Amino acid sequence: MKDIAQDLGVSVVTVSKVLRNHADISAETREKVLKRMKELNYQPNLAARGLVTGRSYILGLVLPDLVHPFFGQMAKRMSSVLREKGYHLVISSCNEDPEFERQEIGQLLARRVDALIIASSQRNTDSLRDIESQTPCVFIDRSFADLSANFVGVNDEAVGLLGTEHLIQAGCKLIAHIGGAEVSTAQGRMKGYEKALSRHGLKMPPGYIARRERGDEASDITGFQAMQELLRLIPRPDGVFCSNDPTAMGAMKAILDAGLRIPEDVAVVGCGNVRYADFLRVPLTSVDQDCEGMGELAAKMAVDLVEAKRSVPPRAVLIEPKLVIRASSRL
Amino acid sequence: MKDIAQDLGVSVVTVSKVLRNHADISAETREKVLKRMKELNYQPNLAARGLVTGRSYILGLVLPDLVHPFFGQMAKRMSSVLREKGYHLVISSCNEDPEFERQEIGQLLARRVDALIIASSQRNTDSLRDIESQTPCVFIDRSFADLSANFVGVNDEAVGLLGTEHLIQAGCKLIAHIGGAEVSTAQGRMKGYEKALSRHGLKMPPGYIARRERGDEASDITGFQAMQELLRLIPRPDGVFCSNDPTAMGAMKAILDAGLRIPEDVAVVGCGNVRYADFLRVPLTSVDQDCEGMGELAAKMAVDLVEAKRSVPPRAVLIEPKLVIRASSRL
DNA sequence: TGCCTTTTAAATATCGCTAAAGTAGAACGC
DNA sequence: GCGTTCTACTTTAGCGATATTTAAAAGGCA
Repeated sequence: MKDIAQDLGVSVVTVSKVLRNHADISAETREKVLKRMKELNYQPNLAARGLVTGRSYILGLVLPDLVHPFFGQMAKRMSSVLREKGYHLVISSCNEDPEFERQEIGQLLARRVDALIIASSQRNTDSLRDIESQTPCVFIDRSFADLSANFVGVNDEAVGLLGTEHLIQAGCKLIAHIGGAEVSTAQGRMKGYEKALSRHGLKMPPGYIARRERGDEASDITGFQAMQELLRLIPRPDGVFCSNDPTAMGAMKAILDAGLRIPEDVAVVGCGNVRYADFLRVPLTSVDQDCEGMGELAAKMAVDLVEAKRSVPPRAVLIEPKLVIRASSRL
Repeated sequence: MKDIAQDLGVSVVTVSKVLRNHADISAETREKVLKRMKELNYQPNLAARGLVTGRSYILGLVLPDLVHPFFGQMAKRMSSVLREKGYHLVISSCNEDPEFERQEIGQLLARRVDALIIASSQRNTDSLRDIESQTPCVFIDRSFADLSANFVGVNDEAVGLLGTEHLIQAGCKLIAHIGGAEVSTAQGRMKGYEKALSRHGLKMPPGYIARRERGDEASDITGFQAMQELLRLIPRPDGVFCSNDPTAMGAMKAILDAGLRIPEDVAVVGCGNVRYADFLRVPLTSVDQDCEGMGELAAKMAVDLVEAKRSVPPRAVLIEPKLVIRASSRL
């Protein structure tokens, strides 16, 4: 920038103003400067700009697992929404590890990201409480009852209800459930599952609910193991509602490996309606949460927070889930 | 930082030195400063530091598609390798669009990332040529013959050879090929495919090679459509080698939808050995490229470049592919 | 004691950019 | 012809850190 200014005999500020389309520059000067910029292939240093404006145009995205297609799709959509608005995304994939996540959030704050978008693996809100005082923040997917914060997610109880009622309507009598880690989504879906059962006067004997406290394995492996155990139950379940798609994928593998048929012997329903759900062993019935829509909403909300003049009261947006029926439950 | 200095009656520089474990600070002063830092929950502004040191500790990762699990897995591993070394990753998912990719690379350069890691969708190297003069750069997965640059990838011809020979050994006589976009990986794999055929004295009639110039659809959809066309050929192919796993997933769907059996009627082999390959319609035989290993290597190479004192001559690392046989080709 | 080295800390000068205030000179109003 | 308003810049003062230079105090040694 200094070079350009010197070459043209104008001040650095004039160049800076051209860069930012300030009004008080003559067309002539503007031309000259733009021309020279192009010649030198000049690109402003955004870090320096950020230092003085206090805006980095970077948002931090904190995820439990980037390889989980649900989050992958969400991240992708977010990043394209943000790009249009001049923002970039720094993504942290935290392996469902709360301690790790805390560290990563700290790092992102040190980088002075303009906002954070977090799908948190925390068990409690202790470490999340003071983020908002430092940086605008949108929570996604996983919510915390005792945290009044911006949130974009899905009505998890409705998800559980929808998936389980579908299995009931499909004629299943003994419906098992494979839940996820100890997070709001898994809890809400289990609640929905239980509600659906009791609504229809069904009561499962104990042992039909498998909940893995998160191991380090990804949820597909978890689901595989959990289903193997469920299949040993007598009487054997004839349907299983899984709190996410990778879990359901693992469960399907266990069922087929045991020589059983889907859906004739065991019907399967997942959650997330992940891309590729249609390409699985048996195309998977899944409760769709519109992960891309969620990503878009969260990204927009985050930008709004950043660009808002005054502080905005927290909003929670819940997307209504939809059932996508495929072969895994079509009896 | 200023606050801490003032509170303690020392200079800002002293505080800065404590932060960076400089030697010329007395134990006493160091203690005091550290204590106060903790009290104030102080975090250095990495952007400001970057401005003066010229290092952002951010690397840019440019991908064709983050949802493609191959790249997702790679990105995840990279980001965990980099985290250990204090770097973060800004990820751009460019939808296989060369123009888009160019813009994104420009943006990342403007952010003064310390290095770029690029799986490029460019058709030629015009726009890539001058990146290296600005910023260290590692290309991954897709290489360019006329660009002498750092590269981490796989021997694509070997990939094609391995996959196709396997189909031949499995007894397939009419082996079709579904290629990807016009990138080095697809080209190399096709070359391997052709080599394998000619080695065994096989010659396919025309029409057995389907190549989609990239549409905007993801490769699973592309693969589905391509396979539908291949199935109309007479005689019908009894094996298909796909240049990546999502394509193979789409192809399998087309085959099954047509009422045919895998592998009895048509055997399928993909490339990438993507996670979840084992959970598909028919577990997919795939040529493994160790995408996580690639990610790790590329990340380390990038850090080495950044931290190297002098300029390093470009290195190319090729990973040897391995075949993972599953049901889709087990005759 | 005096001179030199070492240790510890302070001062100064940037890094690349922008916000805010200041300043010529032209144009306008009456 | 004098104040007033505009226009098109320039000047000055940071943003929050670090690199480099300089200085004061302490210790070593003849």
